[in-house]
Amino acid sequence: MHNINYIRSNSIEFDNAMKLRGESKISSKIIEIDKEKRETQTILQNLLAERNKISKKIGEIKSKNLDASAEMKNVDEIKTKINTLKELEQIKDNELNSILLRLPNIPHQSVPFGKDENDNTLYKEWGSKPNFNFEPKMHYEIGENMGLINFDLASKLSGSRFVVLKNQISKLERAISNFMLDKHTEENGYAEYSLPFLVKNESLIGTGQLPKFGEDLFTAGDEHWLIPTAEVPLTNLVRNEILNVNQLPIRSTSYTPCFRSEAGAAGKDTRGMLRQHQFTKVELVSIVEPEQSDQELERMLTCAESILKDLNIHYRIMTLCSGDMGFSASKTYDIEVWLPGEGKYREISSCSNCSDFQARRMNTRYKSNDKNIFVHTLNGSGLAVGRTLIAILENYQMEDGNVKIPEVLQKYFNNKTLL
RNA sequence: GGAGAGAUGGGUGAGUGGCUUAAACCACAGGUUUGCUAAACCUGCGAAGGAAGUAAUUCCUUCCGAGGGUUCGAAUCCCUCUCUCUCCGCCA
Repeated sequence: MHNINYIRSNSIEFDNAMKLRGESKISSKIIEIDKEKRETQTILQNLLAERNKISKKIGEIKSKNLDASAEMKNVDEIKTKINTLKELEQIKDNELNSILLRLPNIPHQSVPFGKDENDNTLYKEWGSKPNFNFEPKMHYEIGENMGLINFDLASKLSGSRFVVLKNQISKLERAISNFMLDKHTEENGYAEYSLPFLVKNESLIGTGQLPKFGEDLFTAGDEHWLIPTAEVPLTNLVRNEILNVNQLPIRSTSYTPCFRSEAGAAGKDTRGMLRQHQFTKVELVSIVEPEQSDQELERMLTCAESILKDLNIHYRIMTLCSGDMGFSASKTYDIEVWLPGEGKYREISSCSNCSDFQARRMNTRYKSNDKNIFVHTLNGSGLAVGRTLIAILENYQMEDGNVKIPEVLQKYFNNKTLL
């Protein structure tokens, strides 16, 4: 959500920022509606003040047992006007909100301009592509050959874009999530949460999925949605709060399933478990003071990276261009992991600084020197567990079809070294 | 799922139609006093928005869980909903 005062006094900059994100010029319309709303408000408030005065007078007259019928008639006329103006104000307010709630965040000045993923720029790289003295397989070939990844069974249960994991690979998923949570809670300073996987509208409006992107989500009944990421419940923990400055920064993490209908992605990555309706993820969320959010994004990125470093898997980090960023983000880094079987880099984490965009939607502020200031929110995957599993299978595969267990995960397997 | 009781500022909590401009206490901030700490005393202290002004500031409106309604006037009365607590039932 955008600051209407900012739009009012920086309309050109605002239009330029929206243009970077593929939106059309809209500030003049916003300003016009806002002006009409405020004019309505002023008249309305004057009438309310008048009504209050007369009502008070009526009280005084009546307490003396005198006749107040003239005043009552007067107030009756004012009331009619008040009702009309109230409706008008409501209409203008709704109009304004429905526009503002659908406009994406303003890109950070360091974000490269671009249209789509081809314009993302390389930020940094770690490690190097591993060499195989055989033809490395895709993750699903490895898993299916072992009899531990099964898409047919999943489709019997639930249709396409689901997977059934078994025995050692199922256990690998569990080990990965434990490893990530242990790392983030014990070394990276995040507090662990277990959270609801069903949330209501307000939460999704808070983080920006609604009202615009409902078709990417699954619903559960009339009042709940399945979370597309733990970002939603983790960030909304502070919805409608005025925090104390000494509570900040808040760093929290949670391991949850994520549900995405991915309506727009039909036909993309249909093979394997790369793009599923349901997957698990360890999410990182930070709530910080505005001045801290730039450096907090770097910190968060480092925390996400630390997982891949410990797993010793090659990756690169891309700075997303203005046209490829998510709705709520002002700046996003994608960590892309190297998948030898596929021969491609694939997104395994996305770390975003949402500046005060979500905070305005959620109404989350902190008190500093007696002023209430909107916090900045950040979120990042730390990491997507399913895709980490894919990366391990493909990077740790052996010629005989088995897979080595990364050293840091061996303790979750009674120190075994092979799956 | 059934029956009952609740929801008031950062916290506790008073307020059952106009005397509330939401009391009081606690917490918090500033000050006074005392040799320091502590204590005592004084002062200040919710949020959102609008109007005027260069500004400090002043005036006004709204908000007592949410949304409707009654009334000249609602924290207070009525309706709907949400949540919390207690008891019962069911259940992992």
